[in-house]
Amino acid sequence: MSTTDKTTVIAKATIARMGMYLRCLLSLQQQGVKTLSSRELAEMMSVTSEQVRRDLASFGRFGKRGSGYDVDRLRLEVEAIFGKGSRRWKCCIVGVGSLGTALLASRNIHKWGFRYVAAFDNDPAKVGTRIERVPVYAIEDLKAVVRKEQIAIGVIAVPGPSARAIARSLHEAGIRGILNFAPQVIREPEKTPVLAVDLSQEFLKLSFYIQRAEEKAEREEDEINASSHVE
Amino acid sequence: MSTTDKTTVIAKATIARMGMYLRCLLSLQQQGVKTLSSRELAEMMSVTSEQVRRDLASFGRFGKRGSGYDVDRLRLEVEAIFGKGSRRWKCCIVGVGSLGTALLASRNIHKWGFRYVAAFDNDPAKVGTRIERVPVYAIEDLKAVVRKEQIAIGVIAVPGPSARAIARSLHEAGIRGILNFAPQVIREPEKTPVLAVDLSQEFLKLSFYIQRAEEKAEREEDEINASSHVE
DNA sequence: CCATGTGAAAACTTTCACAGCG
DNA sequence: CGCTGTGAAAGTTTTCACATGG
Repeated sequence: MSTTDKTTVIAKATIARMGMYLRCLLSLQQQGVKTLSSRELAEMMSVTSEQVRRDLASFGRFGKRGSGYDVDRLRLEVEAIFGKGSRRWKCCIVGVGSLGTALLASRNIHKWGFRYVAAFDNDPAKVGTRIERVPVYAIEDLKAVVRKEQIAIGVIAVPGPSARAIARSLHEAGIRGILNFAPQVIREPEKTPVLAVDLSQEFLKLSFYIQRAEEKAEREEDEINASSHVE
Repeated sequence: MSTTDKTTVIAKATIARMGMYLRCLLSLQQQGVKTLSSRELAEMMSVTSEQVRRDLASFGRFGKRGSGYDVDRLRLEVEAIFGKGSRRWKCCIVGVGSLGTALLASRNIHKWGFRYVAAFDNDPAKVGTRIERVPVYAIEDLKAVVRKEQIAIGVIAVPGPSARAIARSLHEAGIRGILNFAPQVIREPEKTPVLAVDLSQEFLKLSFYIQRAEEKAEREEDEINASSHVE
């Protein structure tokens, strides 16, 4: 039987929004906001209030009819969805070029319990030093360190084609999930999640949307010019 | 009436994949591959061949029945979808912290015609210098420079709450699209596309998928243990 | 014969609309 | 009375299955 709810079918897009709700909730909490409605949260994020309610309802009933959601409680609930209580996530970064260093320097993920405990690089000048207080090891030591430190998340920030070999090493060392910044598709062999973030792809997408928006604007202008009388 | 094709309804997910097809095609071209089938391309990207065919077919008929797609031609066709011929995209970056610098240093977007022509920062020590050959201006000069240089794309890489003011300035200066790396929702006022890339959100998402994958694995193990005979 | 391109079905996601509770 | 939570409808994306053409 097990605890499998049939209702628990969580959309991919829902997960992405849940993270954003969490970000908003933190900011609201800091502003001292105590309670909020789905409509208010929706407005902050430019989505619809139904969407907010559905997203939240897919994890439980966190709201009160008539008054909305309690900010403090909702924050805890949403945090639990991502962090299962107050679990900490040990991370390592592979490739300490400019992107890798920027990721190490970013303090944004600290508050969700993510923590870098190791970095890896091929450059002998970097190995043995610390970057942002995180020790840099040689790539050869990757498997040993990941296993010994029980690292959960591997962040791949190497330039390109070496990404797959790195991913394989991480898998062999028992990594639980991978964040891949290399422009390379990585197939997940077992059931270990791999999330790809390709910055250059975002530029491509944007250029497409710019063109489409401008074409649309042009078309609309043409239509106004063509028919000077409204239907 | 106008030239609006009813068939031209391009899915958001299709755009994301088109960029990845382009990346694959470039790599195949460099390897000297001359022709490929939808199945081969699909395998490279871990998607289905139907999906590849639908995606490509939504922009035109690029394939030959029986033999597949010509790599050289397909690359040009897909490039045209993103770049409309050989158009160049002038970009600027706002915020030259570690992430901003990493973005300036990345050579990955060069081949698609994106080029940084200006950077902006508040730090007086940086203003007037060049980072990766790109001149750094004061934020006060943002509007003037964007307008004068006719910059198309603004990349926001400032820490947090200042992102909205930057976005407004970029809009006022006539920017055509924005890539937002700040953890802040930016509402697009007119029809100017804004794409958000929040690195810390990716960590959150990954932690959710890790938990779900591990719960699922556990459940499956339990089921095997519980019923030693298959149904 | 092989692989594309595409109707039609299935699966998934969002929006509508409202019952029901505080 | 206001706002949540949720069936049902509408809309979107993926998959199936196959006619069609090189």
